[in-house]
Amino acid sequence: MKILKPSPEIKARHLQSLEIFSDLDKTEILMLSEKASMRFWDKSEFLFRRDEAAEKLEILVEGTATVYSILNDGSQKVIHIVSPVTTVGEAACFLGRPFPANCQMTTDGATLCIPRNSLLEFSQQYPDISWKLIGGLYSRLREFKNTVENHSNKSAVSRLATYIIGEARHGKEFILPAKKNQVANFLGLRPESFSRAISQLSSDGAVEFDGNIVTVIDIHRLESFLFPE
Amino acid sequence: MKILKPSPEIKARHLQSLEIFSDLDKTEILMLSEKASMRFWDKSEFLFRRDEAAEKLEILVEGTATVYSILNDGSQKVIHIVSPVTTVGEAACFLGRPFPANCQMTTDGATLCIPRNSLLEFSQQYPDISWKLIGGLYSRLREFKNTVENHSNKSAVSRLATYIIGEARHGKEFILPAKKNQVANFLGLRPESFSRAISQLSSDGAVEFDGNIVTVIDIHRLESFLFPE
DNA sequence: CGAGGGATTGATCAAGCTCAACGACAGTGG
DNA sequence: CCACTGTCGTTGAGCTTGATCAATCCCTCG
Repeated sequence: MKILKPSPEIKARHLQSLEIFSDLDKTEILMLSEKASMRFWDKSEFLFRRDEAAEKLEILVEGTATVYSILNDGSQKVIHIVSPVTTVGEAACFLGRPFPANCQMTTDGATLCIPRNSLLEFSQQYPDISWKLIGGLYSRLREFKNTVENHSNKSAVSRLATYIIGEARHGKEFILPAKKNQVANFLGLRPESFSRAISQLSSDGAVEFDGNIVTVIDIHRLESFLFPE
Repeated sequence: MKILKPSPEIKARHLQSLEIFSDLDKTEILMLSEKASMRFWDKSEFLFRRDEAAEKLEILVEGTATVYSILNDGSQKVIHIVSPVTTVGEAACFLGRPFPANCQMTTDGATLCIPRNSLLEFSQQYPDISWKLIGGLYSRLREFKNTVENHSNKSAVSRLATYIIGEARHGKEFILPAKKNQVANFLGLRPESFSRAISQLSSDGAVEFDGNIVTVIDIHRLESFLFPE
């Protein structure tokens, strides 16, 4: 991991695209970005580990990362697949709690890093930041709710279908945000089952898989898989 | 559902026990409780329904309720089993979003009800309330994380074991917060499988089930079920 | 007493897991 | 340039687990 200090403008552009800072105007964003350093990560480095103190806020701006826990049988469970531009572990950072899970890069990438102190200063000056934080937490909560619901959708195919529909919301095509391996884990499936679910969906003409590129061919057919039986 | 206005003192006692209002002193709590009405519910009444506007904050003070979603196949998934004294749907209420799920009483019970306006007024006067809210959301998020992890613990017995260990944290004994039916659903199990898991754990001498009363007999034996195999 | 809901038990079935083998591909080093 | 290696994805075969279906039991309550 290397730390660099590129121009504030570059950093500001990333910060601007974050919902949580959307109430700050340009000069304020620039002030904040003064405090931010940019970090470049190699694949499989840890952004943070479980139980570490959350002394800074990392904002993923390039590459992908996964957030995962280690279960009691030693296996790992992918909780979240992170794509840019997103804050990671922001709640723990604001609250000063230790991180509840691990976060590891799955590709090379880069983050913006803001020290917790600067963050708290800013949120005191701009109380709306904490409302944005609440909003963000709330969406994350709803995501988790969806995950739980999806996991209790027993059929592997329907789990995959709901996932695809969710990801493809903005367009007919998207790129799997991680190795199929990881996506399978995120969906609570073994790689083999995931693979079979894929071939079922694509042999049915609902979607097309080309490597990590997923194309929705027939949305109605895809939706029909949501109803088991 | 009946609305009553008991003495502010009675209401205040309930409000006091909520983490979210723990920064308010007695006179402030009393002011808040002036705004609160007390509602008495019959079994299976709805505290709120999915997509309803969250115009008030309900605080369960007696009885139990479940929060659940309706899945696309028509079945229901229990997201949360609520016991007193707890706020329900507080995030939606603060943010003014519609409720993301249904909440229904599973017994007769009572709630304190605070209009959204009064709540927002108070949180403006006492900004720490929003930090408490964030803290509460954060714990809920961690709960969900645990649920997701638990659901990917494939074995029914280990799922039940982790649940029991979690519930019995404060003492060797606890009461199932709902019908076994509902608890099974919450754990992502069919009632039959749940029942079999129970008999496996109790025939192994790890726990004892007497109706809805669960007693942990041998914590180590119980923990040994966490490791599949 | 009978009715109805919940819980349990038994028998069968199917979906996904496991294990194993194989193919595709990238990176490495001779 | 070509073996060698390791990772990832796919495919096949058999097995295990929980779901399903059905019957029974046990309460509570009218």
